[in-house]
Amino acid sequence: MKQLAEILKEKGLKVTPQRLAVYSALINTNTHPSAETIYQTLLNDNPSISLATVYKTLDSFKSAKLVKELNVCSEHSNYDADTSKHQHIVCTKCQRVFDIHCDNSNIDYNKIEEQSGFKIVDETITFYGLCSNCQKE
Amino acid sequence: MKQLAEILKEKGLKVTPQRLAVYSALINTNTHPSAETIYQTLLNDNPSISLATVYKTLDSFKSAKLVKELNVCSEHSNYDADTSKHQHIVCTKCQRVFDIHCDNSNIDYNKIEEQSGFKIVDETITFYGLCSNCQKE
DNA sequence: CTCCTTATTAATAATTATTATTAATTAATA
DNA sequence: TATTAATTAATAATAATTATTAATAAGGAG
Repeated sequence: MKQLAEILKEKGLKVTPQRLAVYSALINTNTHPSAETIYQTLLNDNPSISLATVYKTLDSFKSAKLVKELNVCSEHSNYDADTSKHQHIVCTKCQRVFDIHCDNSNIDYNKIEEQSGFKIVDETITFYGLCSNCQKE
Repeated sequence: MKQLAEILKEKGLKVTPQRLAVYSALINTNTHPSAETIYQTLLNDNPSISLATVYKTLDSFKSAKLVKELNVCSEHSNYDADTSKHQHIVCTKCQRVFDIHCDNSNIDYNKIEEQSGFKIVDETITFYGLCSNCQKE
């Protein structure tokens, strides 16, 4: 748990029990939960935490580039504590979001920038389908 | 306008002025508007249309595979009347969404399915950046 | 072409996700 | 340890979307 506090400090964030709880909840799952899901998870050990605090904390983390907000479904945002470049796969039934790594080395950013006139700063690749659990039904 | 009615019929949708209006609004723009934006656009010619009707109509179109719902930002959904395979680029400032075509032929779906256990049914690739207009500021 | 059945619409209320407000509390530094 | 400023919990407020319902209109049967 010591390391987490260090990471927050390095990013200039004040260390609080709530922030440590949110960050460790994000780190200890591979399904990139929503704010509500994080909140429900934390309620066990931290019954006085507020949902608004979870949102505010996630927003702080986002500003500090400590987490990324994922727009993989229309109902809510999901959050990912792994900010390195990777992709996601989403189950259209249970809504869970998993990491994958796929080769996208042939994307020609210069060409896209030329054609669109944009200056590209980010990219997401997301696959949708049925997870192995949900296929069994 | 004749063709639009035909398209709706083919998809088993009852043809109404509201549906024709929503569909043609979607076809006559390349920025993949939100429900609210479509609603505002339609208000000119169709001052009695309801926002809830726009949502319901978009949902019918989605079920009929006539439009795709895009999850490119957390604030709202965007809608695309082009259901063929292509990609999008989103301006992080003005929030507009444009089409692009990028080569993603080296994505190995079988490999991703093997590694994840998923059965893939869809895929989105989205780039984020500043559009040429918004760069001038 | 008109009637009938049923789906669609407009108006509105309700819901869900998220953000703002504020007073009380807590973390970091002196 | 006291001070100060940021954070928190509680709650209200907002924005996007969905549900409800009574009125209306589309499309087929006669």
